[in-house]
This record gives sequence, structure tokens and C-alpha cells, in this order.
Amino acid sequence: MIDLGTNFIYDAVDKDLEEGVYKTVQTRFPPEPNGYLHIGHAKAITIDFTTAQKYGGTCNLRLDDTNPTKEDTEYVDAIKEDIKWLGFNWDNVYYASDYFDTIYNCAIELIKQGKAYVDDLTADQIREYRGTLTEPGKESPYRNRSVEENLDLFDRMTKGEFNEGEKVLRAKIDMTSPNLNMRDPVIYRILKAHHHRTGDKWCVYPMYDFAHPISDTAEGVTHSLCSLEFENHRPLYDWAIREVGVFEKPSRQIEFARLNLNYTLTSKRKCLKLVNEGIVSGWDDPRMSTLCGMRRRGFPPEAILDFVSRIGVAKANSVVDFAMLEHCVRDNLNTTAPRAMAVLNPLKVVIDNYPEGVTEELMVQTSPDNPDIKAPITFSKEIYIEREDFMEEPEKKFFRLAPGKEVRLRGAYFITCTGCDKDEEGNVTTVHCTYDPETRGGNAPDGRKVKGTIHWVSCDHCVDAEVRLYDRLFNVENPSDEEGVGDFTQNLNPDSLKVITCKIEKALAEVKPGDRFQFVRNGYFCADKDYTSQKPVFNRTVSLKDSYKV
RNA sequence: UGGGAUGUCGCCAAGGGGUAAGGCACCAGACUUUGACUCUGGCAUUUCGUAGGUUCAAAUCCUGCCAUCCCAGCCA
Repeated sequence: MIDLGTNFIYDAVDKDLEEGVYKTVQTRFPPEPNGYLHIGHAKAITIDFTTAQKYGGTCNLRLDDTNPTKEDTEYVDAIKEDIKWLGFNWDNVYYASDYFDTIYNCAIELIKQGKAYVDDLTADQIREYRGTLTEPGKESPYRNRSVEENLDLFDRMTKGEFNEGEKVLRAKIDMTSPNLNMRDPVIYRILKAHHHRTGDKWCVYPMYDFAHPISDTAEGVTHSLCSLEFENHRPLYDWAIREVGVFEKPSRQIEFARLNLNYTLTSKRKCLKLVNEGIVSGWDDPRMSTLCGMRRRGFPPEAILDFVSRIGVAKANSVVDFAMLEHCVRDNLNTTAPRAMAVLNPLKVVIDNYPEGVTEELMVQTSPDNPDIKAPITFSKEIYIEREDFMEEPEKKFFRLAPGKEVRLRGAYFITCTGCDKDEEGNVTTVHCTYDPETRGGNAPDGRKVKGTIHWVSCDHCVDAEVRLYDRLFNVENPSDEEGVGDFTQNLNPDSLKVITCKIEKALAEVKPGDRFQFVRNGYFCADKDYTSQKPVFNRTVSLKDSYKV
């Protein structure tokens, strides 16, 4: 059970329960199936599901499909997959389109009560008549049509007698309201589009503002949790339920702040641009904030849930530091990811006093916390170590390999550097060492200590792998600050993806896509879903916290 | 220049009259078959956007001001 701490939503629910406003709790996660879910949705999903769980209630998945021009079943499937991946199970799957008849009847009811009317104004005219933020709107000349006429016109709209945009159904509320949403909002529009579920049955579709309160209430939702931008819509939400008047238990809408993460985008529109312009490889590019992207990157769902519980639920607009998410990922992987050795930037080491042609199997601990869980790795005379683990002229606090210094090869032997070979340009090509046969396994019988331990891989017993090193996609904290879709690409981090070839221990070539490891000292990696090259591919999930800084 | 919200440490965030939780980040130290992890300590005291007021006592109540976000889709 995820703990969202104390928060104002729970306070409100507690109060409702105490006062007997509701006896049970029912919530819903209501995405529009017009795109992929991202980390921001993970927050909403967690809040919706855990609120229901906490009170022993139910939470349904409802696909808010009231705009057939933007929606598709492809997204429905992806949404379901991502929710399940996070570990949540909905009680029922509903669609707003399930309620089209109900919503339609509510509209008729409103018309009969004289609370809704068919308007012939064009979209432009409606905008003009709406007034501005500071000036009141004015009433449409069609506002006072008779109930009979409205009923007839709406019926004919439904039968397809009019073109898109010719007529709309509007709620008759108050054109002078300081809340623009209450200035006779459009509640039904003509859309001669094929709906992914209802097909061509309808050519009028309810607007969100009308469909949502009716769907919630018809479904039995007690607490309709949504993000802050709908605060201005709440009066209309309440109005619709109240005026339609056919439901005994109105739903209560409660708003919370949506999640913003620095250095990333969580706007569907902008993410789409990244995909369409080929800036990223697709919706599941590991740099994306989409759940499928994070999954491919190797972020465990538990880490995302932990993250959501840590950031809390409040009403203040905020931007959470990406480091918080990374911490959660490391925290999870630290205890779950097996250790493995991979050398990203190889430098050959020859152990001069090790017999030629001999190999031996050494058992190296792979479990982060259980010393008894080990895997075999082959050792031989020639190995690769990390280039940065050798310094010909070591600086003051350098604990690794340097001429005359002794270090431990993880799980193997102590070796002492005797010198190195260089090419004409002075680059180190090979390091020469001697090993101490008494230190097999990594401990000296005489009890002498060694300050550094380094990872390695045997030259003849390793394979090449492609490693994708990911960094933040943007180099500015808030790429969304730039107005418009055109500008944010200026802030892309050109080094957000670096592909290198590295040496991995042989056993790692056999892993399954999705398997996660800590490559000792190099960070956490996740085997990629498909190998486009012949080599195995690993995505770097997250780097280790800078361990060698002086 | 309308309305709705929000302002507590660099970033999240508790606390809603009784004298500032916690996490991330950061810093210092210990430990360590990697310097990671773990552990220990530090990290808002005329301070809770700001200026006043009420009170024995205010981040918490009142008033004014300031800043930021949302709203003028036949999107959700």
C-alpha cells in the first residue's frame, strides 16, 4: 500500500465520511485515449487508486473518449498496459462513450427545463459574445427559443441534419458570470466523425464539461480527483449535476497540483513534436518522460510509485527536482539489481607473472546484499580494466592503479602495477602488473589492506556490447517555460545520448530484455528490448552518484 | 484593471493560535571486495511572500499589499 502521507484530499474524504455525505469511496482515473501516459499521469493514477484503496473503496479506469477526432484504440491499449505495469488494478473499465445515451438524456432534460438551448451562432460569434476576462458577455439572440423548438432542433442535430459548426447546444447559465466557464458553455457539438467505439451512431458529442460530471455521478464516483486547471470548471461541474437533477449522490470534484519535473517535458503536444521531428526515437525513447520510455530506460515501477509518494499531494504549483526521481530509482535498484562487471572504456592489463594460456573460474558476488549468491567469471593473463582506473602519475587521493601501487581486482587477486607501454603519442596502450597468487578471491592471508578495488573483464572471455548512455534531454531546468511549441527545441541537450561499445562479461550477453544490473561503478543498466545491432544493447538507467570526485 | 487558486530551507512538503516534521540536494566524518551503498552528524531562531493588526503567545486569526499559476476551445 502506497503511503501518500497526510494530505488535503484525505482530509476532505475523512470529513465527507464523518459527516455521512458518502458511505463509501469511489474514484476513477479518466485519461483521454489520445496519447501515451507520462510520469505526470503516474501521480494522478497513484492518487486515484490509493485513495480508493485507503478507504476500502473502488477505482475504475474510465477512458474519456468524448472527442472522436483525437482518440484511438491504440492509445487505450497503451494506457491499460502502463497502468498495469505500475501495479494498479482497476475494478472496471468504463468509457465516457458508455454514457452517451445517459448524457444525451440529461441534455434533453435540461432543454425541457429551459436550461439549455440550441444556438446558431458560429464559433467566432460565440467567442465574441462571450466577452472577455474583464467585460461581461452578451446573450445570444437564440438564447430564448422555446423548449419545443430547442427539442426539435437538438433532435435534428442528432439526426445529422446540420453540418459541423452550424449549431451547438448550450447550457443557459449566466453570460455576465465572472467565470467564463459559466457564460453559457457549449455542452454538445456536432462532430461527423467516426468514433473508435460507437462508430457512426452519433454525430453529436458532449463536451468534457458536461460529460464528465454526468459520467462521474452515473458511475457512482464519490470523489472526482483532477488537476488544478479544472478548479474554474467546478462550478459548472456542480451545476450540471444539480440542474440535471436525476442523481441522488452528486460527485465531489477535488483538485490537486499536477506534477512538473525539471529538465523534462510532460506536455503531450510537445512530446509529440519530439517524436515527429525525430528528436527522439519514439514515444518509448528512454529519454522521454512517458511511462513506456521510463520502462525501457529501466526505471522500476516501484521506484516511480515511491517517487510519487515522496513528492506528496498539495495544491501549490511546483517543479520537482529530477534528482528526486533518480534517487528513488537508485534506491530501488541498489537492492534489486544484480552486480555485474562491464568495462566501458577498456585498457588492457597484462599480468606478467600469471601463466600463459591458463584460465580459472572465480566466483564473484552478484547479489547486492547476500554474499552467498555468486556467479562464475573467467580470469586470465590479459584483462581489461577501466581506462580511468589507471593513472601514470596519480594525484593525491587516487586510490586505484598506478605504477608501484597495489589494488584489488574485484573477486580476483591483488595486482601491483609495474609499468605501462605507450604509443608514439604518449597514450597508454598496455599496463603491466604482477599478481599475488596468495590473494585469490581478493583477500591477503597476511592481512594487508589495499585502498582500491577495481572491476575487470578477461580479454578472451568477454563480448562487445552497445551501451547507450542517456542524459537529460534538455539543458534548461524548465523547457516548458519557452512559449509555443517552436522554441523548446533550442534547449535540447546535444549530449543526451551517447552510444559506445564496451566489454561485458560473457554471461551478460545472454540476458533478457528488461533485465537490470548494476555495472559495478558504472551505474545501473537495463537490457534493451530489441537488439538492432548484432551486439547486446544496454540502456543506462541511471548513473551512480559521483563516486570518484576528489 | 474580472474571477479562481497558490506562496514554509536550493527542490518537494508537514504543520491550521503555544514557540518550524520529513525527504531530495548539499557539507563533514565512519565503514566498505570500488570512493557506490550503509551509518553518524550538520543544514529555516528575530524564520514561514510582504506590511500592519488582534493576542500573554501568530507560519497558524484579521486587513492591506506583492508575486506566481489557471480561465476568453464547438480540446480534455
